[in-house]
Amino acid sequence: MASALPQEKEQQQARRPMHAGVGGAGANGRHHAYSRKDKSLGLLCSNFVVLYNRDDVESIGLDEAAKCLGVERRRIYDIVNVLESVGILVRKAKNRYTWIGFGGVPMALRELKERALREKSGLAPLQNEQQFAGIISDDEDDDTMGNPGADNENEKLSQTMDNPSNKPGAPRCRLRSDHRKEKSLGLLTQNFVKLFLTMEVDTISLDEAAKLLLGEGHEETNMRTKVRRLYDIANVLSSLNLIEKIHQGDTRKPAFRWLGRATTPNTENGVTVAVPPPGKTTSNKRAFGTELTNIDIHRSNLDSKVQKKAKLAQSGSDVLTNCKLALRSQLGQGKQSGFVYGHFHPAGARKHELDGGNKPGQRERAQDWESLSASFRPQYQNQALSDLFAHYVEAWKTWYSEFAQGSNIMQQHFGHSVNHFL
DNA sequence: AACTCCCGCCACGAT
DNA sequence: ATCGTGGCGGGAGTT
Repeated sequence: MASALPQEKEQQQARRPMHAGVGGAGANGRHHAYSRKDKSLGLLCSNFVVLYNRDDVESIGLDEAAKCLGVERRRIYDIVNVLESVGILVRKAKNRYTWIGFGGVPMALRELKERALREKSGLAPLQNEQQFAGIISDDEDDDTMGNPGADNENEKLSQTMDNPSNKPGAPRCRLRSDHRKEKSLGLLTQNFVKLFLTMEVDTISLDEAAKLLLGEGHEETNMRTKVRRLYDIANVLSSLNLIEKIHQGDTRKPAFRWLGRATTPNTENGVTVAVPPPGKTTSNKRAFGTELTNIDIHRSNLDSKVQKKAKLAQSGSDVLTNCKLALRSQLGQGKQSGFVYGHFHPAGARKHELDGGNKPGQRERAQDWESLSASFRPQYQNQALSDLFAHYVEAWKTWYSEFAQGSNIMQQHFGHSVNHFL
């Protein structure tokens, strides 16, 4: 009975009037066939982005957002939590968030990845890591299997490598608040993303993810709840184009694939780079033919070194891709053509619109770098942008130096361009 | 039937 | 006491 106190649940059961959802349950004859899709978190997220992804936005009030988007505040929390996890927003104060934009994604991902690797290798987390760190296996409590009395304080001090409350030296006394935090959508999002960033797999089903995140041997209910949350997360991440839902031939369960590129939803046409292969029930092999990384990594599967390198390369290129995109939009140089401002569109279409579009383009890649480096000039005097740029440079430097060791191929290919930057 | 995931109750922590 | 957050899981909608 993991978290919820027993009595609490009964209460929940009791109320619930049964969804008035359908057709407004009569409320007024407005009969526009109700479809949950109109209410999906993904769509909401798209709209949220459309609404706020502009230069003149920096502060967002939750109430205002809820009103504008016509949803209840609760849903805004959902969105905002995952957006924050990937660096698009930052909480500024109660009820208030600062819009960072997609430019914040690369950094966030980089940090996530670093952290994940650190965790993997068993190193202690950096103390200065601002956000509560994640846990790869947030296994906890549970398994009170028919021991309903054991609610609250039964948190075992889980041996997670991360300490959510990083008081240096302080023994962690994680109690309810920490416990709660561990289960937050935000953290779950981060851990979910970490899966993609550090694992070899390029697709993962939510069940698998849930298992990985929970650890084995969990009650069904636990799993189900986790999976529910993962659905929520996956939907918004998809709408951000960070992941993509794919269907694997054999099972009917879909899986998700990391795209690692953040673009404004529904903006596919052309602007973006690296469009993943036309998908079709893709094989599980990395098919990112368009990614920098595929240049020449012969991954003879079981060679862990190669794998590791590939992983590194993969995330590295993702970071680069993101930086590139971010810079572009920051510079305003890019035809943000794709950006659909103005009205909320049926973003449900996010995916389908895409295909007809560009063919998996390698072509763009090289020239991207050229033009990017050529056109780039930190000419803007806006402090925020400067900071942002500094961030990117930082990220680049680190990534590049670390990656350079691992791949001279990359170096050969891109060193030139990169050096332009640094 | 299985999969998705919206909805909103209510616990909790902050004010 | 009130308010802001957000975990949670029932059960409706979809496939």
